[in-house]
Amino acid sequence: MAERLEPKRLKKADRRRQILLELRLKPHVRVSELAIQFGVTTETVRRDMKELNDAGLLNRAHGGASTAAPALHRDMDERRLERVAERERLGRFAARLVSDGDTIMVDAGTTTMEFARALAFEQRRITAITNSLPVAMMLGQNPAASVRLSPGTYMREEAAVVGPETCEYLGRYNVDACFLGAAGLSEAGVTEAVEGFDAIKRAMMCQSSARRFLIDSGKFGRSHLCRVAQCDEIGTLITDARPAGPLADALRQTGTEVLVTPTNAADVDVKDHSFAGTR
Amino acid sequence: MAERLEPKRLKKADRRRQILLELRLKPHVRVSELAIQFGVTTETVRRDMKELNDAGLLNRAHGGASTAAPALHRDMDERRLERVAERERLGRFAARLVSDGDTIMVDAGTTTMEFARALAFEQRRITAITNSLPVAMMLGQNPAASVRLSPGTYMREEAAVVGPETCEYLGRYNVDACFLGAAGLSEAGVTEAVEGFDAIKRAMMCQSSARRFLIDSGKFGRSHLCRVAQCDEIGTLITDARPAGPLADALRQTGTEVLVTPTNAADVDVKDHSFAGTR
DNA sequence: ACCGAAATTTGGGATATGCAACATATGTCG
DNA sequence: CGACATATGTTGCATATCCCAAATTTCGGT
Repeated sequence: MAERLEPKRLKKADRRRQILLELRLKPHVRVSELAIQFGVTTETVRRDMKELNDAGLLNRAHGGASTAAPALHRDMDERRLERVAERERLGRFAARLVSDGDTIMVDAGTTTMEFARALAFEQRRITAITNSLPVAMMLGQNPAASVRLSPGTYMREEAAVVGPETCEYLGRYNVDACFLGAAGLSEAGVTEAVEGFDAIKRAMMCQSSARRFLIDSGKFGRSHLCRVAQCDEIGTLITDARPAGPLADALRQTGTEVLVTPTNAADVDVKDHSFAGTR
Repeated sequence: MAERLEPKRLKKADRRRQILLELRLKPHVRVSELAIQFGVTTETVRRDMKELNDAGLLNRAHGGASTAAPALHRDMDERRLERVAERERLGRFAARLVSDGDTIMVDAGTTTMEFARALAFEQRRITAITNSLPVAMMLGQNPAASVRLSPGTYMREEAAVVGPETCEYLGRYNVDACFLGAAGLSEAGVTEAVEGFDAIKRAMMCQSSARRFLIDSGKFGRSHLCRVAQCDEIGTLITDARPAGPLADALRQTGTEVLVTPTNAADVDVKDHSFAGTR
């Protein structure tokens, strides 16, 4: 039982420092190049990168690494790769609901992120208020858009701000519509898993003439800790598949407007054949 | 000659725009991820990337691509690439001035970004308030740090928020120190070029017990439109070279504390192209 | 000098990526 | 309509990279 608390080895630390230094100059370094430069094996560089990656000091990539600077958290990146097609259609479809001159609120999440992307694409003159940093940056790509960010404590996993300050700030604005995501939708209503997000969603709902919930069908029937809204409080549900069962009943009873993204039969998956190709 | 002025195809142009948009949010994208996201083959993404790479709009990497001009500040000072080493030392040096439990304010800019990077590296338990999205994300990588973001209108070029809301918000907090960048420093004082940033810097100064200005020597003698502070209002100047001439006189007269980063010859990298053998 | 832990190298099989040639749409223009 | 150009998908194969585990070296401490 040797208690090695302070490994005084310098070589490893030197390499790591050099890697980070290199990343300041160029946004991307290759494992192979660094291996040659340091005179070590690629395995060693790989191990260094793994440590640096785990420490959050850089972003690992296939064959190399890139700067950790303005990156999203890993969870978010992974989540973005699930149900991409659905969310993309969903976002694009929802973006069509926004007209020139509209004022909107957008909350944080992977789905609303897709919405923001689609919205930034159509260069509309809008005013948007959000608590999500990626959404703000995305919408800010459109020079015609005016984007406001709410204050609050930064939450790494979602790259958004939360807290009472956020809600209080949102309460000072009135907008035409809010576009909200959610973690679950069942006959009991809309629910959210992330602590603190429920309050923000409710705050945004209060200040909006129209309420738009962007929820893909994978969330149907699921419910989480915090309830955001009962079914009769949902204004418009934008989703990718028509609800069924008790959820459909509840929505119909409350007169909730349900918009389903058009499913082009041609667009539906053809991925049944073989996985021989890279896809 | 084919008259290919405007290929009407939207799909390809769409993808390329999306790729570039994506690269503004994160420094690196993967071929495989984009293929999934777009619903196309990796080959297609590869072809897109090749074009964009040939056009100089991104840097191709094995398995993906990275930003051509690193970070989101393409519009900012072009010489930032040359002064990277200085700013890196500057940021690291300034980060040592922060102790566990401190509360600080950090404003937007490339220099303060370096500071944030260095500060995130040392995992101190601090509370930070900033108006810069990249700084917030950077500091947020440290789980022990509590980060607050100020509200305001989003400014794309700086990836920060500005405006009266921002200043009003900052006025509600009192912190131990503020760490500010600047565009110019002369005997007339600290000046800033970006409209609206001067007010934020002043607001941060008002709420801080200690004022730390991070200004590299390249800014000496330069002055811009907005004056942020007179020389007697600068608490501590952190820079990479000892000022001279009238600026030095002014600083001495006002009793400004000047900290110069130690220029350790040992600290300078060994990045010579001195490697001979393979491996 | 010896021992032991950490660091590194080595080797090999599994994947991922790149590339080029060809096949299949899809739209354009005469 | 049909030839043609462009865009994208598919396939096969060469490389590059990854990951794992064992062998080897390095280095600090006694």
